[in-house]
Amino acid sequence: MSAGHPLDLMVRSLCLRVPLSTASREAVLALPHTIRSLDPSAYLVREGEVPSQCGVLVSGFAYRQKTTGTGSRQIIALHMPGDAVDFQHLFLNIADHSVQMLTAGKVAFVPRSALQSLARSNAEVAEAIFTKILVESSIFREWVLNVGRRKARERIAHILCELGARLEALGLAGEYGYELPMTQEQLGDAVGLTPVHVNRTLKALVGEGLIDRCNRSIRFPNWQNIRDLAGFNERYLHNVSQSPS
Amino acid sequence: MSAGHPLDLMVRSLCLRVPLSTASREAVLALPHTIRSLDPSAYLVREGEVPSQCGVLVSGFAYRQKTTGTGSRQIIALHMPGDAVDFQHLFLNIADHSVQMLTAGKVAFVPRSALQSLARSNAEVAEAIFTKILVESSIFREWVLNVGRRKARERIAHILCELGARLEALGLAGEYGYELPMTQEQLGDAVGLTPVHVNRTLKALVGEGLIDRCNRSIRFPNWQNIRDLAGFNERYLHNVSQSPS
DNA sequence: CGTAGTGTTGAGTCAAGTCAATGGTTGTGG
DNA sequence: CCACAACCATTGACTTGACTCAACACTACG
Repeated sequence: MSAGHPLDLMVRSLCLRVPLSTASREAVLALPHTIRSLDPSAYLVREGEVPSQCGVLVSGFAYRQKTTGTGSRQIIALHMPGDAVDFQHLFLNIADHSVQMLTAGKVAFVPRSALQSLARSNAEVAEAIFTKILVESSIFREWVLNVGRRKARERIAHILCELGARLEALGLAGEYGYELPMTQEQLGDAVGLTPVHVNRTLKALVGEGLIDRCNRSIRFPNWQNIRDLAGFNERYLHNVSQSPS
Repeated sequence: MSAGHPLDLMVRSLCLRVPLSTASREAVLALPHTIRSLDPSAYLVREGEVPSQCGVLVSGFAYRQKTTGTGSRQIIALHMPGDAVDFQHLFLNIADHSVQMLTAGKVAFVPRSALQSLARSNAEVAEAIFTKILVESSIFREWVLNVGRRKARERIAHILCELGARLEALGLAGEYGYELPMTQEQLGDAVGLTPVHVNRTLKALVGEGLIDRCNRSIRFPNWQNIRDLAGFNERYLHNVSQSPS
């Protein structure tokens, strides 16, 4: 968290897959924005509203969610520092889901119109943004598979692997161990299970030696084993440099 | 199906949400392409391959799918005439999932590089394409919710509503009745249920008078009722003109 | 007329949900 | 420093929705 430019992490995340020229990088950094510190569960986007601002996570985590008519919640995606949380609504005039903070953190709000005109005028930046959007879509697809076709053990193992791989790519995890930034209830909402069943399943995974857990800290004694159980193949993350084996 | 230009439907689908100038429309129609007739289950995109062509559905239906390591299949999305099936890989260099024909149909294959350069050079077309991509992402999100948090009855009701609304928007359904282009097994793979359970659930929905069914033809005696059961809110489809009530 | 792909139905099982109580931890205020 | 509240994690007993296995029926097609 060295005190660089608040949009530094976003630039780095955009450059991950599409190299940006110096001019393009500066154009991104020059985007107007206001920084705010937010508490857990603060809204970044609210379903039904006009998305006039795009929040960029400077620090902390956020999640996307939708609810059914009967009130059950599904977490659709998790976001990490550097992620622009509202690329998904860049050209949509009404928000079809909500985004909230998972942890406390800082968010840079960029006017959507500024992002739109940058995307229209700078094809390189546009491509970087759209590549990021496509990768997010790929992650959505994997979540459909996870929630639709895997059993509880594999499902939870899979999301733990995904988080590990993504945090590791950001340099926020070491040795495939990390601090899980969510409660078991939220984990359940992310994988379509009840919190009670999440608890039991986690315990089972610990019992089988597939994960080490202490409060919310997660470690994988053997990365290959948990990966195999989950059927985890990081291709869908489209990281340029795949994680070390 | 009047014998117009094969990409006509795609242009119409792009114009649905972003109005295109005559020049832009012509630029799209001028895209190089080759037409092929495909049988059911023919591959349009194969996971792991480099997506060098982007198939545009001229007629017939297609679906996206992924499979778990243990072989169960999840259908991630359904596509209809006019849909470009591979916008999702426009800037990704390796396919993370497969796309296959659901029914027989004709597909126009456009070189991905031609699409990319059109998107880079024509901001209007780019915006139309990216809007379409964002709408597809929105549908992915709704599928995560559907599969993650709804019970069998609501889940199936929801996908039937979605298909009805989308077909209706294309003019392919009348009076909220339509011909379901898939087997019960495929329906199960789309909603994360076994074919047996799909069968029973469909029967139950018929028994309660929520749907009329004859082979694969579906009708809703009362649109509001099935909608309520499913918790269907078409906002996520981002159609400019919402379906009639 | 046989075969292959669907659709339908029944019986039994099991994974996950529900309900409910108990512990643990953290933070706050008296 | 203790008491209390809020939130989260954990555990048990019981229920149920969905799956599995297996058989049979229907239809289309060569």
